[in-house]
Amino acid sequence: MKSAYEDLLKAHSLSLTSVRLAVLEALGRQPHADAATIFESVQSRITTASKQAIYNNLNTLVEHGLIREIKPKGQPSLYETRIGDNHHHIVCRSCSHIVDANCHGDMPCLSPVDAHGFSIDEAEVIFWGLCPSCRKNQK
Amino acid sequence: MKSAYEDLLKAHSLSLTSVRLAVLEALGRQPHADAATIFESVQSRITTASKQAIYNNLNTLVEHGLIREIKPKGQPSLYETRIGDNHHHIVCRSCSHIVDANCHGDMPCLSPVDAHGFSIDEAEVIFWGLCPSCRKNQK
DNA sequence: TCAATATTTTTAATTAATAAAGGAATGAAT
DNA sequence: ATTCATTCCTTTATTAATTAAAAATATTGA
Repeated sequence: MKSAYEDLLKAHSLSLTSVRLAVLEALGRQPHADAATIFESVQSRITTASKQAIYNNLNTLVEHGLIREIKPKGQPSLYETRIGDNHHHIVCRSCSHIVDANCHGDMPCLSPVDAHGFSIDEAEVIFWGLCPSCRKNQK
Repeated sequence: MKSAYEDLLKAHSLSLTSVRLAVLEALGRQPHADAATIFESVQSRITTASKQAIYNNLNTLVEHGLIREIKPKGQPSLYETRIGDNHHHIVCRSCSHIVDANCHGDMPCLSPVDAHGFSIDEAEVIFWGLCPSCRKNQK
């Protein structure tokens, strides 16, 4: 049983280590996980794994474009393997639960009215609101 | 000389303290400032002011909707007095310089394709790119 | 002015993330 | 398969941003 992530790493010329693979697999199972959560997941399989290795790998994977980092206010950085499709996020103000949100087909968000001379390469959108269960609890 | 911020605070039933006023004034002069910068500004006028009071006030003002907090990846929280107009931000990947960006008139960003049952009240957009001067230096 | 409440200062603690150094694993070339 | 250079991992230490707690002070409304 050979992980598809092995090929992904090779395709990006990244060396193949057990911790790195485990990070990718953990993220695949748990989208929008933070470093601490990934650390637990990885550690349950590789008991000697260190938190520093998790941070190192997350940063490396972000730099090489294999994963994406999002950082909503009030939360540590979260990571996901789903990338390159201009999808966005909806975050619950109450419980911090996150779901993916597809943007409108023509990607209107990708251009501001005036770019002020910046060359823009990404538009990051976070929708803030209340998730279904927190809406119920509020009433 | 009576500050317009005094009326603003009263209008929100917030008590009027010298530090709180100084925080608002500092933010008015320096949009997109972080807590440390605001602390310096305030301290230059009120030498006894503490950093904790800055944090307390920033949080209070955010909670009451007098100021807005933004938190781009890799930077501490930034604050601004310009609120309620659905404006967004352009952040330079290289030097972290920030400018305001108006969204398109019809606010297309305010609704995702599928809200997943969330009640959404805000769409926060950050455009990432390179500012004019960092573009020059790169060539 | 007085009491109740909210704020400020001070000190301490927490959380997230990074840094540095030596040992270990990986990958390329023999 | 062996070696070498490089990269990675573990460990330990450190930084930065923010929050917490408690006593002292200031503000507000009566």
